[in-house]
Amino acid sequence: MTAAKTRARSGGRGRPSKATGLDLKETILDSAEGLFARHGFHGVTTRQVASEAGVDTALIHYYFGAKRELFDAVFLRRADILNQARSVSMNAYVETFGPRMTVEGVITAFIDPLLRISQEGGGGWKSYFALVAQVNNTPAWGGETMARFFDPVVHQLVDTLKIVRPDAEYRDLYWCYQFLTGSMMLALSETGRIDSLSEGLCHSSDLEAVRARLFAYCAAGFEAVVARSGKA
Amino acid sequence: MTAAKTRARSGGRGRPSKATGLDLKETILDSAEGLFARHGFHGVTTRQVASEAGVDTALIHYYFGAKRELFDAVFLRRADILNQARSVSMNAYVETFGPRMTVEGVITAFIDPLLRISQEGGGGWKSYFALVAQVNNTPAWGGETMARFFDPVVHQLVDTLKIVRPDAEYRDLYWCYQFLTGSMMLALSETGRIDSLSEGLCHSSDLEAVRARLFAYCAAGFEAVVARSGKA
DNA sequence: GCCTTTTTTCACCAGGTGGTGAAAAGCGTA
DNA sequence: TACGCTTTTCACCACCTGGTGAAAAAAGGC
Repeated sequence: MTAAKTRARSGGRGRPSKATGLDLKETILDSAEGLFARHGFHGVTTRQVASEAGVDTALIHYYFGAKRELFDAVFLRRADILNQARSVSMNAYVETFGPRMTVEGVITAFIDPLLRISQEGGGGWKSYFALVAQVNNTPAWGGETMARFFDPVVHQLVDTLKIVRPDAEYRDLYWCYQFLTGSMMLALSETGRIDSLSEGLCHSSDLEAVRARLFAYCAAGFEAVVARSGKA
Repeated sequence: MTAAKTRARSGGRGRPSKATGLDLKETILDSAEGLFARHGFHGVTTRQVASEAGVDTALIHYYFGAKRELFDAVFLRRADILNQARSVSMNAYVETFGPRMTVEGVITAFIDPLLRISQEGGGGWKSYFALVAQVNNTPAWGGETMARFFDPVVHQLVDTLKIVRPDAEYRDLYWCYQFLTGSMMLALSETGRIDSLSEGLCHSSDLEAVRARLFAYCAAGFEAVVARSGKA
């Protein structure tokens, strides 16, 4: 705990490039990220993380404290980048299209940053998305964790959708988001199930195929729910 | 807790009718199911299962062997019932409506049995669905497990949809199923996230609200994907 | 009653768990 | 060089893990 507090050390100095200090911290986070994504929080031991990072077990506690704090550090590292990318994307869409916004446009602005990052951001991001998908489906502490990190940008999505369809009820918007996030996270986590299910016809790593379908799918579903609610 | 209470009732001081043999086996499965659903495979110890079932640890190994075999037994117990219910539902729909089938009708026949079972089938089913949702999002061995237990009925869905929309490409059908199952499992697992996200406006336990929206949502999404593919 | 089989308990193991404290190794600065 | 600070290693702990073998208790057939 005292060790964890020292993480806010003077970080401005220019250092020679050796695998030490902050570099090692990132290495630990990378290993933890991959392992947590594959096996879940309880399926990974600090010793496994240390071993894969090429580091002593005690060093993990020195940098991060308890195991759960390490997990949170993994989760937090990319959450900010993610939230900012989505927020920027949605704001840009709103400013560019103004009154000509569409439901599919808003949803695209919300989802596409994640697809782009997963495709271009390096291998760590794929692990990260698999991790988030798992947390998203964990009843015990998943909901709370997701809320803590991702609620604001979701509210931004819902509010923007409300602008596009002012007659839509918030209840419907929230349920549609629930459906959307289930599809989106499963697609991003690339579990490989669609590969065997489709007998090689589809590949879960083919995010271009996801892009070509998911936006239209969610948008049409959203419109249908709103229309049905307005009619009933 | 519940299990221990039941056992105390049937095994009271003077009563010869005690929960034994197969009853006890079911009790263990119930406890394991709830715990696995909440904390995942690695988040549960055999001792926790034994404790909640009011049973000695060794008895679990006596009945089920290794921990993983216990998990598979939990998974298998309800899978058959589930698959049969869905298969019957879809066959009935096909026979009743014949050429007048709709996409929304097929999807309803596929999903609604799960909603009904979750609503009417007792508390164990909710745990079970949470468990399946978690496995569905587990990269390491989730895809394989899901395929082993649930692939046939999914192929039945896809084939039936192909009858309704003969021009649809299988690629699209499989991707739409992927989206559908992500939404469906998240809704069925009742993580409670929508409750806090919507600030009390929605409740994840409100499966009637899911029923009123999910079928239309998925059907419209499906139609949009098929239409777009046919146009391009 | 007795004897056999199944079910349940108990004691226990070998190895692994998260975590700690102190010593050691770097390393910039004087 | 020596000093002070951070980073890394090492030995270690108390407890828990999945799992086992044998004894004890029921259950059942005769």
